[in-house]
Amino acid sequence: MSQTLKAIQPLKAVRGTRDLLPPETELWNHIDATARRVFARYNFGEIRTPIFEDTQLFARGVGEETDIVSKEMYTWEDKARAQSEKAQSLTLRPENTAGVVRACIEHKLGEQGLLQKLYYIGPQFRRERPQKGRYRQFFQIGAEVIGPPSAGSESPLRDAEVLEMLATLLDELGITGWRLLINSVGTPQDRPRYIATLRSALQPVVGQMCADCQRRAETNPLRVLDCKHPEDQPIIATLPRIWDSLDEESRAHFEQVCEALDACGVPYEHDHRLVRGLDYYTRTTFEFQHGGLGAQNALLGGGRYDGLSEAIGGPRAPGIGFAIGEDRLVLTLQAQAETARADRADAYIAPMGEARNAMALGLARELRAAGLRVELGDGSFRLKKSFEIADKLARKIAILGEDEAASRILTVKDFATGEQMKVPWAELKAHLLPH
RNA sequence: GCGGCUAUAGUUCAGCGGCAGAACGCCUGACUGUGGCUCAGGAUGUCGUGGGUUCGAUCCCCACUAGCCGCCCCA
Repeated sequence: MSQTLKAIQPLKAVRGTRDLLPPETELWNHIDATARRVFARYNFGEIRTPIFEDTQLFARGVGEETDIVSKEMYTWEDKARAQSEKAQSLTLRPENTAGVVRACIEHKLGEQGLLQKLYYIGPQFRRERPQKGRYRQFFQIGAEVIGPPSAGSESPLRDAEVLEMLATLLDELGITGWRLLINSVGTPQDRPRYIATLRSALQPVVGQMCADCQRRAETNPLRVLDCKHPEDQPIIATLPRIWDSLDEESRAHFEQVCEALDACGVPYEHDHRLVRGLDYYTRTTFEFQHGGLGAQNALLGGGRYDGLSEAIGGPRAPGIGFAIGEDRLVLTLQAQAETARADRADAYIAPMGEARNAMALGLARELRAAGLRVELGDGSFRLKKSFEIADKLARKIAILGEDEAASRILTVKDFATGEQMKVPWAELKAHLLPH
């Protein structure tokens, strides 16, 4: 038998997915915990919806024509297992709002007449070209406020409260330099009217614009507003604004959102160009931006979706929500943290000689039971090696050699001060506590 | 999905059609139970994968894969 010379090709995480490893996972947990804490103060409860749903939910909810639905979904035909069962088209959720609204309808959550305030944390899936801050499996932290109009779900106060909560969350996470952009896209009737107005306004001037804009003017005129070419800016400034296509009610609604934000001191900018969004957005749309994320400068986005519930077969249940790109939050925080100083264990126990191993485990068990974070070495290590490892992992080293085992008085050295002392076994717990 | 750039040691990156390199990290010793600083020594590796050109390819060419940047779109 001849050996196969070619090594087996190791499998890798699939494109656009990745492993999150320590110590980065600690940051993720910190973000999750902070979000949960803040949401709890605003009386939100957690919802966990399935990671895959009937494809129809997204087709009807998010919109058949959106890029997400038309080309970015992971969809498959679930096999029928029995004669009576028919194959069903399923899709990994590309976003979570539709799932939450579906759950609200399914469990008749709105029918107690109360506002539903729900948050979620979890993976979403879109088959896009991966980039920094853009992955095929990515994580969103989101929340929705939804309910019957009688519960006040349409009130601009809800919009403002959600935005104020987000400002609080970003501040508590220590994100500095964020910008809040808000706008109103009006009712489902306003937007097509505006697009028509925009098209005719572009007609005479589009010839002087960049090649991208000439293409956009045909395919998606709203995108012209986002053009970054400096030469195009004077022209863009002259284009009609969606504000002028809004009805009186939508304008009043928006003005009340701004008023409430002013009252609580949340800074924002009314960005007339923020007209993007999924099909279900109505009235308020918003985005928190942060530099340093390249083309993916949106840290989170959201808006009002007054017609979504009805679009997927539910009762009238206006709502507002947002989704935070957790991957982007992590990138931002990592860029901000100059020295992400890995925190150390409280103690490293260095048994001297394998005969001391058993006793060392007993000591570690005792200290860990007291809540201390303990790294346990090995008796086969030379003391020098123990020191080298301990200096990387722990604040202090506790040496358990023959003398120490006999006298039950350990040698403890503090790496920060270089101070070394003898500490009786019984006093170790107190001695090793971080101060 | 389209366009561009990139892929070499654990990491960050040099390099050249003919022996595979640096820094940091790692290992050993100076120092029998004392880390950090210093000094001496040592090991790094299918040069992303597959094919082609060539006497010879890590280098040139093609394809694929992955990452990054931009487009599209979005968190």
